[in-house]
Parts: sequence; C-alpha cells; structure tokens
Amino acid sequence: MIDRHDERVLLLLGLLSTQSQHGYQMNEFIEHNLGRVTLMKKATAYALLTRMEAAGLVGAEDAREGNRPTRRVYSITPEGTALMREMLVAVLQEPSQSLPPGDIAVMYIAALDTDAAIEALERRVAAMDEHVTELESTPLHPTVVGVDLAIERRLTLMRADLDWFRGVIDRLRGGEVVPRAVLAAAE
Amino acid sequence: MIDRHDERVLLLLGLLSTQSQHGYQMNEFIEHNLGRVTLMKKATAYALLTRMEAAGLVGAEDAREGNRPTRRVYSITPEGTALMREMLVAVLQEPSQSLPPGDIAVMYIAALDTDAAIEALERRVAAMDEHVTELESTPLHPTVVGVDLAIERRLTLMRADLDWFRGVIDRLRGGEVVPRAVLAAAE
DNA sequence: TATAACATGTAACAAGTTACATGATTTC
DNA sequence: GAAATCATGTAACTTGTTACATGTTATA
Repeated sequence: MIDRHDERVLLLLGLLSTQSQHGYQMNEFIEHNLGRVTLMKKATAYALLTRMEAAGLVGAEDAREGNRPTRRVYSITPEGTALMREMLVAVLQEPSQSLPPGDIAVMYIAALDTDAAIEALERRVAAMDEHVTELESTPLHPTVVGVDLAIERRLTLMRADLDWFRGVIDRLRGGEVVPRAVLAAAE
Repeated sequence: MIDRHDERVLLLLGLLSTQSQHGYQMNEFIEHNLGRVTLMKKATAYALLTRMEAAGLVGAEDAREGNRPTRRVYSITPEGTALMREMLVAVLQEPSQSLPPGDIAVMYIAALDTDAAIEALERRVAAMDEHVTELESTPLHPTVVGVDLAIERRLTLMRADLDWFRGVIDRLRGGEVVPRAVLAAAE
C-alpha cells in the first residue's frame, strides 16, 4: 500500500519527524518553501497522509481552535521513524537509473538541419545559464536544513548539462554532427 | 489529445520517419535497442499509435503475410513530420526543470547518523562507478544514429553526480555535515 | 507435445490531477 | 459586501501498467 521508494512519503515523514502538524500546514510549507524539490499536489498529500495513517506510520488526532475547521494533526510513530530511516538508506544507496528528460530529442537531433538545431540549443543554453545564475544567488535556506545540499546538487548537475550542451553546439558548428536520416537500419 | 511535450510521441515519430513499420516491430526494436532511453511499455506504444493515427500524424494500413496475424503498418504523414520537427525544437530549446530522484533523501541526509549516511553513500558511489564504467565500455550504437549522443550526455551527468556525492562523503567524514533535527523552524 | 515467437488489443486496476464542495472568518 | 484564507476531502477525468485473450507458426 505504501511504496517504500516514494520520495513523497519520505518528505512527509521528514516534515513530521520534527513537529506534529496538520495537512494544511504541511501543504502550505511545501508550497512556500519546497517548491523546488517536489511537485506533489495538495490533494495527493492529503491522500498520502490518510494512507500513511492506515499503515501505522503516523498517528492522527483531531483538534479545533474556536470555530475554525477541524484540523487533523499528524504525528510520526516509531514505525514511521523506522521506515524513514530505512527509506533514507535505501534511496541514498541506490543510484537512480533515471532517464533525463530531453534524451529522446537529443537522440534525434540530427534530424534537424544544423542551423535549426544550433538555434534551439542556443536558446536552451541561455535559459539554463539564467537558471544557474538564479540558483547561485538563492540565499541559504532559512528553515529546512538540507535543502541547500539538494540545491547544490542540482546546480552541479545543471552546470554539467550546460557544459555538455555548449560542447554539442561547438560540434554542430564544426560539422561534427551532421543532419542525416535517423535510422541507419532497422533489423 | 496528443501531448506535444511527450517524448514518447517523438520516439515513435522518429522511428517512423525513416521506415514505415508495424507496432510489434517498433516495440521489439525499442525493447532490444532503446531500453536505455525509454521506459515505455508495449501496450502504451500500441495505444499511442492508435491516438497518433486519429490525430493524423501517422497513416496506417493492414498487411498480411501468409497466415500470420495481420500487421498494422504505420507511416508518418507530412503532419507527423512537421510535428516531429516542432517537438524537437521545443524540447531541445527549453531546459527540463526536472527534479533529480534522490533529492528528498539528500535533503534529509542529516537525519541519519554520520556513519550510516557514509555507508549508504559509499554503496551508491560504488554502484554509480560500476555503471559509468559499463556505459563507457558500451560500443557505439550500430543502428540508431544519435543514441551515442544521448548516452554521452548521461555519462556526463552521471560523472558529475558521482563526483558530487564523493564530495559529500568527504564532508561527512570531515564533520562538515552533521546529524541534526531536520526542521529548524516551521513557520 | 509443449512453449516460444508472432501481432494486436482489451479489461481491470492503480494513481495522480483538476476542480469543486463545504462553511466559518478575516481582510479589502 | 466581495474575496481571500483556513482546512479537508470527494468526484470526475486522464493516463499508465499488468495481465490476459486470440490464434497461427516455428522450435525444442
């Protein structure tokens, strides 16, 4: 029921590992502070919390202040803490065999004529450069310890990607990558 | 109906841009030659081809040899060729704001005690190293032009990630990243 | 004789997103 | 008085995956 490789579970467990919180609170925090590390939507977080409660990873208690809507306050359980540790080790130790978006397009780049390819890649490089600059000037994260580390990693990867694409542009200019039919032979 | 940012559409269009082919043929080719660049399953490819036909990107014709099952042979249309070009430019020019898997775990790395973190990261680094070596020794791709370029990019990104993780291990050893509560403050 | 390959597709299921319902309170 | 905030959750929709149905031919 709970996917032990779902990083969003890890995120929610991590948020609860320091403070008991209600769903709305976590969602606001994620939206305002962690937009850079997750794309999880609010409805998904609510659903996940419900499933995590059913799995015994978190406990829940209803609380009300005045006439406001009831808050469902979640607290991490010992099982949740244990799973968080397990998931951390599991995710950290196994390298993600992820497919970088854009790889299919890179594969077919020779299907474009050289000028069009160069133009497209120059736009990409410019946008990436801007993005790197923006990330570099981001102040250290005030609240969540570790976000800076994740951002640092992203910067590293982005810089490497950027350099690689610059190299491809150079090769396109030098005629090393020439437009041609995409398939040499299909068995 | 057809997502103009779906790289799997691009993949299928690319395959058809050189040769008319039937679905089974494309699926076999993808499974045997392109397992490194896509995770698309066969049923998904069949469904996509059907939708692409409805969208006019490909034409289809039934063919039969002897008593074998009928093959539905797809050919790219002028609209398909035009879309392929558009998609290539679009995907190449806009940098993918992708979230590298593992970032959440990296963010919470300080929730582990230092020894456990180092141990996990050493396993990761060893596995990544092996993977890099394997990719480096992969022979140039015999059939699909451009796969080598995509693999080269992956290698670049993997090497950068690898180096970064080695640096984190060093910092953990040097006591620069210390275990501590994950949240400093939640507003 | 059994099972793998050929070739397509459907049905059932799982999971995520969008949009909305609900109803009080605070802010403009 | 209108709109945004607070707080949770549901319903409808889309999409992908797994497993299977189908029936012939080649292989072990």
